[in-house]
Amino acid sequence: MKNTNLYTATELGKSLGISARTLRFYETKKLITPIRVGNRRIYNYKDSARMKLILRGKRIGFSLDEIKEFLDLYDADPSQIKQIKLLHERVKQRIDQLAQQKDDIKKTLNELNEIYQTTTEAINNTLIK
Amino acid sequence: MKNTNLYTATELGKSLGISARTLRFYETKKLITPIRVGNRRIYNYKDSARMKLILRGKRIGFSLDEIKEFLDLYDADPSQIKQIKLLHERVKQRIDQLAQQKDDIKKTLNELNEIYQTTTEAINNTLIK
DNA sequence: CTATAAGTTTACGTTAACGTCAAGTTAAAT
DNA sequence: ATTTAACTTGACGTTAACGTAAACTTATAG
Repeated sequence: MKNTNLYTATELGKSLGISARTLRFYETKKLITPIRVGNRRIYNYKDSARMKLILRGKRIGFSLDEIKEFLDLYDADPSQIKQIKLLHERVKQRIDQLAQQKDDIKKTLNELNEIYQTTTEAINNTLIK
Repeated sequence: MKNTNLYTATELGKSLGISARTLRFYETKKLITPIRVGNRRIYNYKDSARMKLILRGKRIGFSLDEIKEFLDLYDADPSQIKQIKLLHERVKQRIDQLAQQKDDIKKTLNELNEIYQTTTEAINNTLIK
């Protein structure tokens, strides 16, 4: 370990809970661009921070393409105004989506609970007989 | 219209809000087996009822494979005991899954709302300047 | 100095539920 | 008897996010 701030793909992957393959995949998608030493990838602190942002994006349900959009703006626009506005808008959309999903789940749970009760009764009846 | 209880694939599809392709697909998956007149598919009342069951299964989030499992037991077991028990179990699992999902969504919404607020403030600040 | 662990590229595989042609057959309408 | 509308069977295409295997190259430990 020459420098704790530098990681190989496997190392960074481990520290983030993802595979090295995922890191390479994100590279082909141009989400991250680690430097090379020879042909080996070396990730630094910034790469790690960027990956954490990416994973946060995934956690809250954005696709890699959407995440790339945010990052591209972030990279291109130092003032970050455009980036923030896009993020703002997409976050709003996602909130609405999830509210809808939540509602769908609620309805589905009602339907499922009904079925569950029906089957519970049916099973009890066969036991009594 | 010789008989209102008999449908062609397109007709049944329309009445169910799905495509004829979907009906054919379900047939290859052995979920339904309409009779043939010549080589044309003809769906009767029972097929229609079965399709409604299938669509209900989909609505509450079961895969076609799971639905097939239910239907196969239903077809094989006139007493329906096994079928009901399997359904009972799977419905329970699905309920747990959805409860988990609901929780995930709640957490995600919290995170999103935080981001939303941050971006809202950032945008307001740039406007004031 | 060499065995081996680790990293690299390339490319096909996976999963679910259909969509979308293409090419041929048949039924119904004129 | 045609034209045309509907239906049929293949069979490949789609989408997302990687997994996995093969065939090499390079570092590093001993």
